[in-house]
Amino acid sequence: MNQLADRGEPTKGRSRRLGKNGDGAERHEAIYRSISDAIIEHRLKPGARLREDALSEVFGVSRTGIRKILQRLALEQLVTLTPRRGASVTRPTADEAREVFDARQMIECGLMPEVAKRIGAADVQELRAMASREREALRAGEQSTAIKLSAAFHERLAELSGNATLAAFVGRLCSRSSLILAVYGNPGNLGCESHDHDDLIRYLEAGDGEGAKAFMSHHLKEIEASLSIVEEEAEAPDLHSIFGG
Amino acid sequence: MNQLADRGEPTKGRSRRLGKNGDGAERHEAIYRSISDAIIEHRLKPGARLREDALSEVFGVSRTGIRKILQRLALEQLVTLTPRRGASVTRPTADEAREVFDARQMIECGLMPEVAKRIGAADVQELRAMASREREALRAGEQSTAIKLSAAFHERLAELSGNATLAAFVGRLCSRSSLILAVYGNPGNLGCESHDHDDLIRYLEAGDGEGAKAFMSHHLKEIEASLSIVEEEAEAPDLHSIFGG
DNA sequence: GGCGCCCAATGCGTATACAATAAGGGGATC
DNA sequence: GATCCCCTTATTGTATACGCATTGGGCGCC
Repeated sequence: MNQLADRGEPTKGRSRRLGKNGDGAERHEAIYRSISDAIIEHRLKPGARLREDALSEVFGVSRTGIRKILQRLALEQLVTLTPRRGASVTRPTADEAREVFDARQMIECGLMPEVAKRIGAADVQELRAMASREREALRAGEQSTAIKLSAAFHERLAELSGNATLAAFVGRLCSRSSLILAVYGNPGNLGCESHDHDDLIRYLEAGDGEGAKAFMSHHLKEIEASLSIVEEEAEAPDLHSIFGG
Repeated sequence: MNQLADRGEPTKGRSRRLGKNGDGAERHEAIYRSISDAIIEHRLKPGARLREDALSEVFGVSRTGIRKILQRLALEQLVTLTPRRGASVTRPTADEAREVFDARQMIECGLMPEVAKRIGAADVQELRAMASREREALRAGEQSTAIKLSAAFHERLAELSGNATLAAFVGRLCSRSSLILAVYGNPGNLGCESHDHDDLIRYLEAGDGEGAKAFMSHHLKEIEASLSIVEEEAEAPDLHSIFGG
């Protein structure tokens, strides 16, 4: 039946010739990144609903593929999947925010000595370039880009430790941090000061693992301190706790 | 269609007549646990293939649901999804094994001081019970059960820190550790000595966070030392590296 | 006039059908 | 007799169709 539709008209004018398996995986990966980036860059704000139909139409794949991607995002806690209500961008709670920063404190700081040991000249160059691009984005007022670059910087740093497992954890924590910034951040204050990352690189370049560790700890504490982490309780006022029900 | 198969065999209570959405989620969760447990208990060994058809028949749900579960397991790195070859139980590499233990070293040890601070009498009781069951299983020669209980102990311990995010990480690391034991473990040596966990509980009960941390570090090092972490290279002899091609 | 119930529509959950690919076996040829 | 190629088969990837729950609005009743 759809052999007919196959040649003439993709019906929805949706892209072309999909159904091809070969590039299906890449396509899905690209879609995943699109959505993930949009969330991290705050172009999709916490609470935003992500309807499967709409996404499938936008990206030109069927709901099946979208669902797969949405599930992956849900497992990374970037989107929340409520049983019959569909997907929406996760709105982190205050508790989660604290947990994420405690976790970053432990893992990222713990990784610094190893990074300081392993870092090479090429790595230093790369990190400097990333920090530079980040500073540029900040100066240009492109908050979205700056946020993404900052997360990428922290993630790349973790990768330099040589432990891919922990680096993956850090990556997830950074993504979630971006979400947390969107909810609890104050406008104009991005968390990561632009010079901080450069200072950090200097410690690492000098092989000063303990210095880098201490600096990272301070850096993360500053980011966390710049937030206003208070429960907003906008949509689900807990009547039980209010009236002692 | 599948009503036919319906009468024959309740198998696990009521299997079919799904399509009911309400309990679908629970059912999927149960299936997920079944497979996950089977892997952790080494009833499914690394490298074992997990065909979608077979699983869908066994559990009485369609391939759609199985795929979802398989993807979740893949994201947790318990199964490996190769593009056109389907799913199989992950066979961790030696590098991954080292990474996992390094990660556990960092996170689990780092959590001990907080756990020692927060632990209560009821928690101590619960942990002792778990350790006791574990010892029993070991004595009865039920390796599968002992492995699962040991992982559960470490995971519960992490939960007591109050940081659910890090606890989830630890849970994933423990699951992967179980896989690592299956590949690199020596028979008869289970890794976790039976008395170790009891000793650890004593440190925590006494509020000695640093002591618990040091003990945990030693404990993990012993487990890692009991393994024979060498690449096996069974199925893909790298001819290039052998012949210098 | 307000409150509660019912109906319709939207959108997710599941199953099934179809297409494509990779692997393995058999046959033919050199 | 061995090797290479093609064909068959088994298994995944994707799309679509159908069913059900939930939600929002309209209507009737109190």
